[in-house]
Amino acid sequence: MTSDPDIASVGSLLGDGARAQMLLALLGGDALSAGRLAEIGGVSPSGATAHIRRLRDGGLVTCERSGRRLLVRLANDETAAALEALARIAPRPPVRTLRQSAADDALRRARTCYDHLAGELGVAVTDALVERKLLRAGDGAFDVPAAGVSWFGQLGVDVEQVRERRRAFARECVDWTERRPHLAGALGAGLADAFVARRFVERLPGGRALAVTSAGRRWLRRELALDLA
Amino acid sequence: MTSDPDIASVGSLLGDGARAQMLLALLGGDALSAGRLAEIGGVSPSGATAHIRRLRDGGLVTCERSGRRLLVRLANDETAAALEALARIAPRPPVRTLRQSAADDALRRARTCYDHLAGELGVAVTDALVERKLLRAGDGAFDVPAAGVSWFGQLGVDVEQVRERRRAFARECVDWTERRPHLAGALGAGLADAFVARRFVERLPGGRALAVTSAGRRWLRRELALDLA
DNA sequence: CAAATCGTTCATCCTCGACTGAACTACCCG
DNA sequence: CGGGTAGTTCAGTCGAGGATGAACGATTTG
Repeated sequence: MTSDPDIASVGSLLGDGARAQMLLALLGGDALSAGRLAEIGGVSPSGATAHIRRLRDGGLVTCERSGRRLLVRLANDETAAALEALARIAPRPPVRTLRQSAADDALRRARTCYDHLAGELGVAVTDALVERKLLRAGDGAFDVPAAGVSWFGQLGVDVEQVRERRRAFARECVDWTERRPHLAGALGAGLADAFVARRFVERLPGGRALAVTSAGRRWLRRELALDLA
Repeated sequence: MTSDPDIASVGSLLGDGARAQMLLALLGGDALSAGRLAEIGGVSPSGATAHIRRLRDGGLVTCERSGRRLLVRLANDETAAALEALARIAPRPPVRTLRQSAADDALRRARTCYDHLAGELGVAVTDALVERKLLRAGDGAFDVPAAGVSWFGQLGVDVEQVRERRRAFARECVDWTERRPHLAGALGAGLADAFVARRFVERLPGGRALAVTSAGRRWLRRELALDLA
């Protein structure tokens, strides 16, 4: 009757366990090699090739050659948003081990989502920025008032320059664990980069979880009056 | 390593063409019978039974018996949001016929999304309400100031009563065609109901597309200064 | 009660796609 | 230039799950 979007084709891409794990890993934000994705998905190199090609053809990831390596990354933040939306309604497998639940905690507290901050940290920072009127919320996107421009600038993020980029400037992304929006888009990516560059956060081994450093903790308290548990 | 949500199981549910069509139809908001879903999915009654059971087990739909009929509806608006998020990144099949493109136009202009208004109409109404400070945006949810409470009341929507309900009061839902947020949640459902009750919109045959009646057009212009194309 | 409608169960068939290993190509490095 | 690594192609196997019709159960209607 009507020409509906072809949800089934995307769904079948996500419906395979290996591909789903690959995509969740790519939600971490950085590009992963084909071999690494093979490990993550638990498949042979040849299998990984096939999966990556299907993901690429489906427009979920983009590939880039670096010498003999194939670097794969998530296509865009709409894809990331769709993954998070799906994660929100997906069944949560029971937590088994202590180590697992610790890893879960870390993930819930702070992580990267594609290329910006998410988890409690991402939501808290966004909320604080809005509260202090350094960011104006509304309409699924954010705007940056003058005070915000200088605040971001002080952190090393040139708002005007970020605004020039072709991708969405400052969109909302609804958090998978918190179910509340946080800053995404080019500005969210810039903020996350700055946090990493200044060593306010560092990546925990083996995933997209982040740890807030003590320097980060101090800075957040001083700058945004955020007291992280 | 970490206990990630089981995206693959949801994905495989959406990965089947018949189920995907059923779900898109259910995005219209009202409950559909098993037989109707069989038609929509293009499968035999027995096939529909199997599909519906899988969707129910996966938590995407809820079922309700009405005599010898089985009424199926979308489980909740998070599921609707996930479907829309997926639709946003899904490939759009090429429009073939004139009739199809007309149907597409109608869908883009105004439709129901689960149980609230979406499309240009949904976004425009939401924007107008925010602009007139009858609704306050921010943080993935909306709030209703005093002026809004009386405005909604005049329309026949009792905000305080709606607020009592267990489901989310007034969340944002990002539109699939417009890519902008519109009013969803219990309040969005109430608004849509009022629009239907007052015959401002009526459902077009065979889908979730809506037509704005001339009465609706007049009212929207008078009340919100909205001039629909 | 009989007939018709709506859905479910079951047994069976069959297709699609995921997986692998082996052979092959491309690239980096000593 | 050769050895090692990263990725790709291909052929062949295999299993999950989707499709179907026939028989049955439940419920409304005449």
